[in-house]
Order: sequence, then structure tokens, then C-alpha cells
Amino acid sequence: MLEFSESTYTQRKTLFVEVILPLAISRNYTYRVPFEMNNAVAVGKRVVVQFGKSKLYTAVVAAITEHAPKKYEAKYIIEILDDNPVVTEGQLKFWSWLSEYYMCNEGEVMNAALPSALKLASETKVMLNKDFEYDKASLNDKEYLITEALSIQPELTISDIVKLLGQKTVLPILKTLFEKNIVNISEEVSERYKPRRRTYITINPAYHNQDSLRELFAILEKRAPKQADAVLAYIKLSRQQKIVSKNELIEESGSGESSIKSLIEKEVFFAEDRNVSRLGHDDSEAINEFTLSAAQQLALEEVNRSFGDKDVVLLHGITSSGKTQIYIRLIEQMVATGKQVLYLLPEIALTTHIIERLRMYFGSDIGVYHSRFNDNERVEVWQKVLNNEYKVVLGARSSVFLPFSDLGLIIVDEEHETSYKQYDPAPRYNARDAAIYLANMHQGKVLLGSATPSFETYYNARVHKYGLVNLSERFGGVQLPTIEVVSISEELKRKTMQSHFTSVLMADMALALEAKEQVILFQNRRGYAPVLMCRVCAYTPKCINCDVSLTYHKHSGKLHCHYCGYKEDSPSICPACGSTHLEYKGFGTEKVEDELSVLLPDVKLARMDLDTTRSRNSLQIILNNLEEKKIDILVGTQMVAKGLDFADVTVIGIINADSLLKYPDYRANERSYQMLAQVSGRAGRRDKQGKVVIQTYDPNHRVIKQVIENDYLDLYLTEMEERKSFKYPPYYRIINLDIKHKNAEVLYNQAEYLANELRKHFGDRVIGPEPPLINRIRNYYIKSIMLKFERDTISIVKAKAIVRDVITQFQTTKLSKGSIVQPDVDPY
DNA sequence: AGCACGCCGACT
DNA sequence: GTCGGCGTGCTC
Repeated sequence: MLEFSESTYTQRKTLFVEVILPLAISRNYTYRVPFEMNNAVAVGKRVVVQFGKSKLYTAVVAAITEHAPKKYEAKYIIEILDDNPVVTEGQLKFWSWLSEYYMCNEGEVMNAALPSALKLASETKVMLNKDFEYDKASLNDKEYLITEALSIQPELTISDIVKLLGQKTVLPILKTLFEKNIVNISEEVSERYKPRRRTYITINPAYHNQDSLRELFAILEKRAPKQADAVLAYIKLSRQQKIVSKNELIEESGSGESSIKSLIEKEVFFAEDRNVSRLGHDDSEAINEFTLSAAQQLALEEVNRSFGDKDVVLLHGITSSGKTQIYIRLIEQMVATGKQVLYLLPEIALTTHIIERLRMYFGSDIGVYHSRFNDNERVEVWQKVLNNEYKVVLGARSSVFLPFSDLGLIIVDEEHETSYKQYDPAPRYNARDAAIYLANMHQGKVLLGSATPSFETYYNARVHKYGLVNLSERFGGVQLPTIEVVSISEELKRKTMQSHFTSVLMADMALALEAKEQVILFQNRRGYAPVLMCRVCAYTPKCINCDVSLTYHKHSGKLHCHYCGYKEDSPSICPACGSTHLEYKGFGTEKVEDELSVLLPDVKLARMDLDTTRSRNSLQIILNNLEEKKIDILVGTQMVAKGLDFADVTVIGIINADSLLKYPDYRANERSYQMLAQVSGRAGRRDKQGKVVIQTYDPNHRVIKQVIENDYLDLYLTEMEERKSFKYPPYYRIINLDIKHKNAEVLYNQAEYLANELRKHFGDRVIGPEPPLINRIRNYYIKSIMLKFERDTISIVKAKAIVRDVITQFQTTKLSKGSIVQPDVDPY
């Protein structure tokens, strides 16, 4: 920047800025800088500009020039919001790469990158922060006016405030109010992340000696026998374990909450609310000082060695091999050199213990970034990363957008997880891939960790683009579960099946229940029955939007579409032929649960799928119940495969593996394998080997064999190479085009037309549009066209350039008015 | 993303 | 006759 010595010069010079607006528009726009702001403008600062008729937006300065635009008169910047840039130049480069790579606008990237409190606009809503007491005397007149208005009306838009104050420049005032924590800025009501809290009970030290205890007991026994029970139970429990939770005490003693409450009032018990980790209590202390096992130590050294000549290393470690400890060591190493570390986790995993585990270890140096955080918290993390106060950040996919200055290492845990990919609004980025670019910008390293790596990552490791480190020993001597494959057809022949359960599974479940252990049953279909069919005419109800058969849900008594959410009443007579012989075909989690409750009436059953976890805390409640042993058998969909580290689950039953093996997706086998391996990996405890029962009609299926042999990627890739049958990624690069339109018929025509246009350039590499499956999401019908390129036959850059061209032409053609084409790049 | 402009159908 | 639906184009 030009400094004081030339201040008179800069005063006279006319400067222009190119800004990124948080909108889906294709270009950046140029604004003129008023002379008095010449010294204050800088790349990366936020400015307020008017765009269009009357709207104000927060834009980010991407460049400063001296050249006046020739074709139009530039508008002036209204104000500059920041004293120091909030976006680094590195981030601007990252945004620009991302918009190029994922074929979207920089504005869309900006939208995803900035917490909404950093991009105030006329329509942004402002409200009082209820959790915060502020001192009215400390406010100036205008701030007072705003807070008063907000105490009458719960929320105001920025335009309202402009009217209220009768002046245009209100954002700096709001910025101060926001910084003082007096107001909140919000688009949606984001729930505050709550660490799990639990009430623990300790006994008053006065009763540590036998005499006083006996005395207490004598009194209680007469007046309040329930309370006496509670004291007894406490003594019993405290002999067995270090810490006693209130819930355990209630259960053990059989006395109610009120008895314990009155004991607390009498100061016999003390209650204390504490954050609990999902680790067992015995682990929580060991965490601060741990030593790596020999295998872990070796893996760590190999990772370090690999980083010598590779920028990306895949740590392929089986479930429970203790990858987290290796991560912790790597983070320590990096923090010691003063560099920053980003630890990426898939969204769901962030509710588990890992945050607390790392917090315990690294204390306040660690920042957490999470979609469940509210905006104030997100901005706080943003600022602290910018000021280098956080050396370590733990976060979900959006944390790749934080303003890092010197990133030495990015850890991508559970690298294969699909939740790293953002689908709906652009940028449709994959945080794992973006992280690799980001690390490269900082000349940092990337560690990809997974028990079941994705094809493309494993492929890259195999061709030595990435380093590869294997960790194939479970930590702490935990044994891998035994896997038994049971043929359903065999058992049917012998008539030993009970509803959907083979005799083997029934026997194993009985053993586990007897030992007071838990069981997870996996059925990859929700609802009661996926198909309703007329026995007479074979009519099947289908979704009016999506052309898929509707699933019957018993709890609602309705037929649901699992694609778009459409519902209709389940018919009692066939709408086609009037027959009453309607049959439910197939089965889902609801039916499994239903039939199990008949077979095992005394068992505590629960179900975990999209339907039972839709409401806010229900997932947490189920997990808590599982942990507190209020559930004996949990029936669930893929959800059960993830983040159930703590459970006392020794038996896992896969009700019907075939529904997985026929997964209608081009990455079918990869997913089936991952799912089976992940579910299976959950079986067993430190002191007890687990058992997995896979029920199937096809015991010789290749994927099942691969699960048993615990090898998949090598077997598969070798096979593919030998046969040169380029059937799956990683041999492909794919561009998906989602075309959307409000009218289904128009959509068909346009998709057809677009596909043909693309065929002119790419020939039979264009797949689709495949009739007739169309999904209706919100107000749009959506249809996909896929462009598939064999690796190395065309550069993805060139392919994207052509695609962009075709789309632009397509959108200016008469035929395509009103349709939207959204490109999505899968860089396999 | 807004917003205006403009072109067609269905109302007082 | 006008009101209002949304298709289209533009915003520095």
C-alpha cells in the first residue's frame, strides 16, 4: 500500500476497487473509492456498496486499480467496514480457484465462506442477544435507539434501521453492537451446540467415616426408606466405579428423582454438572498421557517419512486402530513448529467425543467450527484464526474457508465420508479435495485418514501420487470381530428362519442379551415396506414427482416418497383394478422392529433412521439411551454405522446384505463394502471379541468375500486393471450437470437438447438424460446429465471450458429460457 | 439475489 | 377496462 510519504499524491489519485458481491452473478463489479477513503481501502476489507436500485450489500475488495471503467460511470463505495482485512489474499486466491474448479461464481463461494454476520445486507435480520446483559449507559444515542426498538419488536431488518435512524450508514453502528455482543445477526435460527452434560453425585465427606454413616442410615431408614436405598446404592456404586452419575444412581437404587433431590437438599449428597466425554470414565484420565503402541509408533514414523517426499499421505487404519492418537502426535509436532493445523471431520462425528478429547489435550489453543454454532461464535473463531490465536482448528467442511495464515497440516479424518461434499447450493465442493489445494497453497501437508478409503484416494496412493501408511492392528489388543455369513435360502429350506431372522442370528442375539450386552441390527431401508403391489394386476403406487415406487410407513399409515418427501394415503383397494389383494413387498427398519417386538417381547427395542431422528435432539436421545443401556437392540439404517464408539455392542446383525449389494449407484460396490465394513467394525469391546452375522441370499457375493478377507481396494483395483473394464472411478473424471426447471415436460425437452449439444463435443461420453426418473425438489424438477471421461483422455480443464461454453450458449437459446444448469465436478 | 419491465389471462 | 401472474434482463 502507498504510505504517508505519498499521502498527498494518493489523496488526489482516483482509485477503483473490484469487489466480490455475495450473489450468484458472473462478474466482479467495479466501484469508485472516494478520496477520503484512499488510504483506508485494502484488498480483503469489506466495503458497503449499493448494487441495483436500492440494495446495500457487503462486498469484499478483491483488487484495487487506477483505471476508470470506460463503458459506465462507477458508483462510489459507501463505506469501509474494517480497519484490518478480514479476508486474506490467500483466501481470495482460494475462492477464485474454487469457483473455477467447481464451476460457480466467486460470489457463491463468498456466501459459503463468510459467516453471515460478516456479510450484512439490507435484508439481514438483527435481534437482541438474549443471553447477554448490557449496560444501557454505555450506549450512545443511536445504539440506544436501536436496542429500544428491538426490545419492542423482536427483529429488525437493516432497512428498518436505516428508516429508524434516518441515515444511510448504519452498518458501522451495528458492527459495534455486534462486537459488544448486544445484538445477534441471523438468517436462520441456529441452535447452539451443547456439550453433553450430566449430573454427578458425590457424598458429603462428613459421611466418609463409618459411624456417621451408620447414624445417617438409622435416621433415614425410619423416615425415608427410599432415601436410605439411594445412599446404599451410592455406596455400592462408588465401590465399583470412580464417578457416579445421577441416572445410574436412580436406576441402581430404584428410588426416584425426588429422593435424591431431598438428599441433595439435606447436603448428604452433592450434585455437580459436568461435561462428559463419550469415552468411558476410565479413559478420560489416561488421555493426557498416552503412549503409542509399537504399531502406532511405526505408523507415525512412516507418515513423517512419507511427508518427506509426498504432500498427501493416506493413513489406512482399520477401525479402532487408534488413528486419533497418531493425529494428536502429528498435531503436537506441527504446533511445536508454530504452524497451524486444521482437523477436518464429517459433520456427524463432531457431536462425538473427539472435540472433548482434543480440548482435554490442547486446551484453549483449539478452535471448533461447526454449522451448529451460532454466528457470533463462528465470527469469534474466524477472528481468532485470523489473529493466529488458534493454532488448531477442528471443524466440518466449511472450516476450509477460515482465514489461515500458515497452515502446516490438514488432517481429513474419515476421508471417504460423503458429507465432505456439499450438494445443494453452489459451490458444490468437496472439502477433502479443497483441503488438498489449500494445504498446497500454504505448502503444508495433508493426512487423509480412513478405515475404508474411497476408491479415488486409494488409487492415488497406489500410483504413488499420495503416500500410503497402513495400520492394521487394533489398538489395545482389541480383537477383530468374527464374521459369519448365513445363507437365508438355506435356512428357509430348513425352515429355521423366524420372520427375517436366521437361527444363527437369533442364537447370537440371545447370548448377547443374556450377558446384558447390546445388539445392533442393520437394515438399509427405512419405512415398513418399500413396495406396495396389487396381487391381481401387479399395480404399484408410484410417486407423482419422482417415478419411484412409494414406501409404506406404518407409523403414519401413508405411502412416502424417499426422494422428494411426497406422501399419500395408503389405498385399501387397488386404484387400478379395484381388487383388495394388496401386498407389502420387501421390508424396512419399521418392519424389522415390529416383528422383533413380537418375537422378543421383553427386550428394549429402539429404531434409528431418518424418521426417528428428524426432530432436534432425537439422535442424541437415542445415543444416550444406548449408552445408558436403556436399549438392548437397536435397529437402524446406515446411521448406525457412524459414531457409535462407546456402545457395549457385541453382536451386529446385517438383516439383509443383498439390499446393499444391489445399491443402484455406479459406485455400488464401493459403498456396499464401506457400509458393511463400517457396521462390522463396531462389534466388540476391549475385553470381548465381537460377532457379526451377515444374512444374505448370496453368500458367495464378491463384496461379502472382500469384507471377510478385509481387503477390498486391492482386490478390486487389480481386477479392474487386469480386465481393463473401466467400470468405476477412479478411472473416470465426471462432470454432472443438474438441469432444473419448474415444468417437468419442458425439463425433459431441455435435458434432451442439452445432452445432444454436449454430444456434439463429447460423443458417447455423455450419459443421459435417462428417462424417466425425475426428482422434484422444492419448486424445481431436476434431471441429471453425466459427462464421463476416461482418465487422461482429456484434460478436465479443457472439458470444463467446453462445458461452460455449451451451457452459456444453451442459456441464451430460446429453448432454454427459465431453466437452470448447475455443473458439479467430481474429480475422480 | 432483487427489482423493473413487459406480455398475457381472469377478474371488479 | 385493469390486476397480477412470472419470464427476462440488468445491476458497477
